[in-house]
Amino acid sequence: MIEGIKKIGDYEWELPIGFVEGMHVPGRFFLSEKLTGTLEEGALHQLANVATMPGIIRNSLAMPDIHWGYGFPIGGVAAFEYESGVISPGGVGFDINCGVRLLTTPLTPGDLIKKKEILDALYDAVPVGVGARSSLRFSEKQLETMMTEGTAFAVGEGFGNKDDILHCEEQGGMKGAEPAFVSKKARSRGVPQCGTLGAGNHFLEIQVAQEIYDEPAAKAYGLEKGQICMMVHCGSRGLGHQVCTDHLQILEQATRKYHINLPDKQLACAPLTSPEGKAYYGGMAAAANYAWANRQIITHQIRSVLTRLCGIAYDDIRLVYDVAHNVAKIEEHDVDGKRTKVCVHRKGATRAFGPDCQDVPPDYAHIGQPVIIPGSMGSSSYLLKGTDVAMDRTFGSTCHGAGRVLSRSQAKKKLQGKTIRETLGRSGIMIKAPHDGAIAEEAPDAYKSSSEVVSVVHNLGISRLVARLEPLGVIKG
DNA sequence: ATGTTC
Repeated sequence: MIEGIKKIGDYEWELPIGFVEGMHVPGRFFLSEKLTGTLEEGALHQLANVATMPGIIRNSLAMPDIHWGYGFPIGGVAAFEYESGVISPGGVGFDINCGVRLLTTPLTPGDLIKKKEILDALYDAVPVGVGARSSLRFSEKQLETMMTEGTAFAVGEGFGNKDDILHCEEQGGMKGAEPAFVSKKARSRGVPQCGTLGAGNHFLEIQVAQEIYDEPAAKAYGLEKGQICMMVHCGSRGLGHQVCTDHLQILEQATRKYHINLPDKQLACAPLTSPEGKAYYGGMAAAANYAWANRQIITHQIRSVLTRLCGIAYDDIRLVYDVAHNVAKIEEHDVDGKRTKVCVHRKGATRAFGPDCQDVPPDYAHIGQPVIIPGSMGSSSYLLKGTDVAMDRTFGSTCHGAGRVLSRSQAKKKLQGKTIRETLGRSGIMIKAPHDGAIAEEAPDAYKSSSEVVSVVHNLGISRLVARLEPLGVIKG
């Protein structure tokens, strides 16, 4: 293990103040012994660097899927006191509100005789790949409403039903979105891309609920063993990327203007109460809402395909929940026994609010918020529930997925797309992607084991297992 | 992740 780190529990490690100069609080990360081999020293330095930022509360935190990112580590969680703290695009990531949603269907694996036809139809209905454009046409005015309202906009346009809105984090629309802080360039990228999946680890999957660990929770979430489900993993496309790029430039200047000392330029930030900080928050929230609308429109396309090819009713395809993986939010948390207004940055981390917390839908309130953890291509995904332990220890947060162990270029060099397609095919998993290179980059071997990551957060109790989902068909960008 | 080194 890297020098200067203290093990403080079975799954818990500390980076003491002084690990890097200027830390206000210790860093803390969660890992099993088995995962220590995957730990990157660079990611730990990033975790420590975050602890030097003004107004950080309690700890700079990282989940077991920690890896090196832009400024902040991916898998990082950091809460800042509202009046004295900062907001940073590096703590959110380029793909603002990259997230995932889970749908249930009344189908079972036996109903999937036409699996290839279904995958082909989904592939036609949801454009994939870098720069993919939608056949849907949205006006500038519609984009404005989309950024203000998110999921509710999409439902209002006929892309869903009222229940969908209730079953999203933030009801699929963050308050405080300010499209005025989304540049013309960002908008021009966003208009043609709404309704598209994107590339990289983004996917659309046909899955089966293979195992139920928590019957009462699964029942509340409307999930049964053997049920066919659909999972969508995507984000805010070029629009969110551009919002991040634009505001990074502004915040690099603001860092100097407000005399904030940072060990890394990539941590560019501004006080939450400053004009620059507020502008980023407003633009980021607008991009987050675009991502929610995007996942909602894709949901509609999925429903259209399944109703047409499987003879099931539109409203029998239910949205279990939709979570954000990359976002900063103003929330209230108990800090030293006092209810405190904070800005929680979750970058490759999932909100995991426990029972009866604010924003947990009424029908799930007695269980806690659903937490959806997508697997890497061809591997298990998991449904968990949020807990009181998360509220106490991680500002209501848990992991987001597997986490890379091979870079994209390493994966492409080492692994063959065609071989992976054939191997997965033999285990009954059908893949559609624009080219084999896209498959190699996202190969199962390029990622940490998602089951190990999930078992750490389950054993720690910052979320608890509800169900395991296995892929049957995968569409990759 | 990303009009994949604007």
